[in-house]
Amino acid sequence: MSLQRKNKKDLKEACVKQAMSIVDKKGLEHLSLREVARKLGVSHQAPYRHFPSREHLLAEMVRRAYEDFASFLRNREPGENEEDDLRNMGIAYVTYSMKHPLYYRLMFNTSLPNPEAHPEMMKSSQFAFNLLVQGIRQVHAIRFPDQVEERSVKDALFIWFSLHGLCSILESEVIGAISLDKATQASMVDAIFERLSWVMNHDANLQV
Amino acid sequence: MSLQRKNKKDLKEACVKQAMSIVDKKGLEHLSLREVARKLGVSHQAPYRHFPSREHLLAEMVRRAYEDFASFLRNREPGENEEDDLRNMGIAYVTYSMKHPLYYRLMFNTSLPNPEAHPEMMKSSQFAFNLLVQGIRQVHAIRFPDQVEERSVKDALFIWFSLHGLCSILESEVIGAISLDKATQASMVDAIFERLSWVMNHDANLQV
DNA sequence: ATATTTTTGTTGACAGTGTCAACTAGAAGG
DNA sequence: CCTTCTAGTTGACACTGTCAACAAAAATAT
Repeated sequence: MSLQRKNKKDLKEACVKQAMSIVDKKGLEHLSLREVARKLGVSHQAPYRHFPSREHLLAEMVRRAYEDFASFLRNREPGENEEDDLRNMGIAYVTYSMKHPLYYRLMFNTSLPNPEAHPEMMKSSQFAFNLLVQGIRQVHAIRFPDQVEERSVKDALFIWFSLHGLCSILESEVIGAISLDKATQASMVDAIFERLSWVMNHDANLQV
Repeated sequence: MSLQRKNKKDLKEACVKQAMSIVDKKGLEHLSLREVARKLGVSHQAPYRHFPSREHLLAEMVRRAYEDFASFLRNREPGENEEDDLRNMGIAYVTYSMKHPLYYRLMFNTSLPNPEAHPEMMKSSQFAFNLLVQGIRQVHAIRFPDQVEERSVKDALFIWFSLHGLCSILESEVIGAISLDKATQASMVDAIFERLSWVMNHDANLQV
């Protein structure tokens, strides 16, 4: 009780922040509620008034990550035209994963809290995906108006998978294990975007 | 000592197998050396004779996963031509991730043992990547012989990222959160491969 | 064959963890 | 003022990884 919080929500908020900082420094699996409590100068059971379990704290962190990510995508720099705008969204995606690797891992790492047990957790994920679909629809509406319905969601999934694969592997240790020369390493991201534009500009009605 | 192992390597082998089974049932983060020992009917310190720490057991599991994965790719069904063969490798990639999600997670999940501390761990990863580059080189050699050098590694990275993104997200909980209709869900993998073939058949010398 | 060393496993301890239960100080509301 | 509720406390339990000291058995040397 020594450090009485200003209001009811303060400890909860402080827990999340402290947990973020710990995960950032020592990794997800080394997050412990007791350390959070210790660092905040409260007893080891205090956080349990605000989070029924460690999983619930995790779920709250994931929820915030999705919210933050979706809002980052939405507030991207707008492009001069539809195609440019879509590219900016892609760049925003990769930028986010590099600027906030912790949040990115929180969203897409497996072995996180079960979404069914934490329904709020994934709230913003669908919103973010719809942003992408919408951007793609607007691009196709110009050049391939007859293919918009058929392609947009599929292209969205493809672009999402490619960008996620890029971000996921860039952050993992695997990329260091396959020895790439510096030039390839430097031009890697550009090469991905170039190929994504090939796909976007491909006429699905043509034989390949 | 009650259950004396047949030879020196038996306990080590049994540990790895038991650990695999536990991770399979309860997830990576719930793997404990003590449970492995308990299930094998030995004392809680017995595994420490074969693995200096929990991380070392993990690293050994990862090592085997890479080995198994690389050998699965190498032993894929050969295709009738180069392009077909490359596609088969892609299918083998996705097939593996769905048939052995545990191994796949072991390879590509972040927050695994540090490769620098476990040099043997990633031994087979480069081999697997080279298989992909090689397959791509042979396809390009036919249709775009002048672009082989420029493109093959970049295309390999692109295809790898796309397939990894696909597998990674299919196994995660995220795909359930964005509500896709059944038709899209069913044709998703085909759509990815279709787009990858667009990229492979794209003439990089053309303006887009 | 006997003695010595090395390998392999055991027991016990320590600090750390999540979480249950019982308790208490303070605030809120009647 | 008395009750009730809330937020935080202390204490316990069963886990965990890992260190240290020990014992048995196997391999090796004499």
